[in-house]
Amino acid sequence: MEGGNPGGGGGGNDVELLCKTLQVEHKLFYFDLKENPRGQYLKISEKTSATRSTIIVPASGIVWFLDLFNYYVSSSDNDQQEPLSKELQLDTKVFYFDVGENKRGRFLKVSEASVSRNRSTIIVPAGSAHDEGWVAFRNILGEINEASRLFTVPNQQNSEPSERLVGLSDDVGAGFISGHSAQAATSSDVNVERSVDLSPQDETGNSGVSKVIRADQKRFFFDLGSNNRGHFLRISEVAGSDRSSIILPLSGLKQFHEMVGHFVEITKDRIEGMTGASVRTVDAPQR
DNA sequence: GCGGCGA
Repeated sequence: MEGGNPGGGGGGNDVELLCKTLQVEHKLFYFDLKENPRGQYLKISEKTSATRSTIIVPASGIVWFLDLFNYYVSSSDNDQQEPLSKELQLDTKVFYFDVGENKRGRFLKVSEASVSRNRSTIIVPAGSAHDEGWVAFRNILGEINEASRLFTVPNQQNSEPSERLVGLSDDVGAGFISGHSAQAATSSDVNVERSVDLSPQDETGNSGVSKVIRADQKRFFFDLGSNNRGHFLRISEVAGSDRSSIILPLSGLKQFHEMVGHFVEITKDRIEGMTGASVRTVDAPQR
């Protein structure tokens, strides 16, 4: 669990992908990016000495939260008109965003209404100057949004294997494990198109061992590396002089393995009898 | 060292 209680196995088998905390005035906000078989979600808790309240944001909504916080930050720069209240519907939940003000200052109230649970609310102080509370909150949402994409298995939609930029469509969330197996992997191509900035320029201590596999016309390199943020496995698809990579923190490697195993399992009728790709060990590539 | 929310 978050908040300095590492020993307690504390409820739920959901995997914690990322935890962050933010202090605004005397409140402490906990951000927990978690995952279970239904997908990723972000748990945001507000804790004061006396109370704690929590909202649960589906992973597909993180980017909308980011947008909304950007809206409230910038809307108070040009204080011509009052910032509007907003609603955000995600799955079966509705989130309400309202700005309020009292003698303590301005605040943003975010409340979650769902059919099953009681309404729960967190209140984010704007902070004293330049809405720095909202800005800090926004920045963390941005980091978590990036991390969430990093942890997301690349979507196996069967569109052109060309330059498909992953934009704001984050519908890869719940249900992709059980649901779409019928149309998944109708091609033996693997599309690797996401390059995540983990600043691999800083990487040190390349293990010196790289592996490469060949599938159809493509080559995929597997390189262990590390930088100031930890160890990772870089998987690169190399074609000509182009290389695109995904950077997989080692914390995600086991899940990655299980996920690949899952897709091997559900496609084994198709891949049975295919000759396996050859695997070689090569020298570590020069960056 | 706070306080908003809603009961």
